[in-house]
Amino acid sequence: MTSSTLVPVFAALGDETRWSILAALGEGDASASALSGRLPVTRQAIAKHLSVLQEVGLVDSVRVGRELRYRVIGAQLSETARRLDRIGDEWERRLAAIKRVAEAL
Amino acid sequence: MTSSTLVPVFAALGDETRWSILAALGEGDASASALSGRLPVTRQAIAKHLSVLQEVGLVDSVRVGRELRYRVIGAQLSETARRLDRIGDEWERRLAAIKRVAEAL
DNA sequence: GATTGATGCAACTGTATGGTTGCAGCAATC
DNA sequence: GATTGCTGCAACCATACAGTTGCATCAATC
Repeated sequence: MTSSTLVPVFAALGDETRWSILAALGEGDASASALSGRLPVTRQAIAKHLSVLQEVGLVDSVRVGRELRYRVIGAQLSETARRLDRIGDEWERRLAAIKRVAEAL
Repeated sequence: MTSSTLVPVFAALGDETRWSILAALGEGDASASALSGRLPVTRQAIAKHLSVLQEVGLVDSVRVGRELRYRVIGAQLSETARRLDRIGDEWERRLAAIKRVAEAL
């Protein structure tokens, strides 16, 4: 799980509307229709966003009667943060090494 | 510093080509022209990517003679990771609280 | 000063995508 | 069984954007 490639996750997180959806879901699980009452976009637009969020594992859905209720998966955010942090460290290390070599000349 | 809003940073990180540019820069600082020799895209395309990377503070540039040399700022990645991690924690906490409330019913 | 190799700017193309409207389908309730 | 309200699908529009080509510019070198 959470084995999704990193880049699509970032792409999903690179949209303001998607963040407001995530924020709204942070208040509690909700369906696309419910969300459309709180956000200034159509239910269908929200549904599309939810599907991309779900594809990258940032969101989860459960059928409750005739409605599809979505919920944020906070763990995926944490996982992404961890991976990004490792990459940042890696870069710092490499750049420090390069700097040392450069200064040794 | 590194006070850039989060979303544009994610948008910048949500592109494969940009990651390959970052990866190439990880091998050492380089100019757009130099990078175009190693990547399957035009110098101009790379220049555009570098400008968006620079706008969100992921990359830095120094003029060296007649060339503009770019360098990765690993710290910005780490900072982004930290902020994302905090958000993830926040969500986990809130969701846990909601779950407790729901189970108490 | 001419040449060379780098950047900068502008216009253009194709495609992805955020957003919309409209309608069909389907489950729950009355 | 009719109504109500939510989901799902499809077509469509506008804009953003990754990428290209072409040309101007400008600094370093010969």
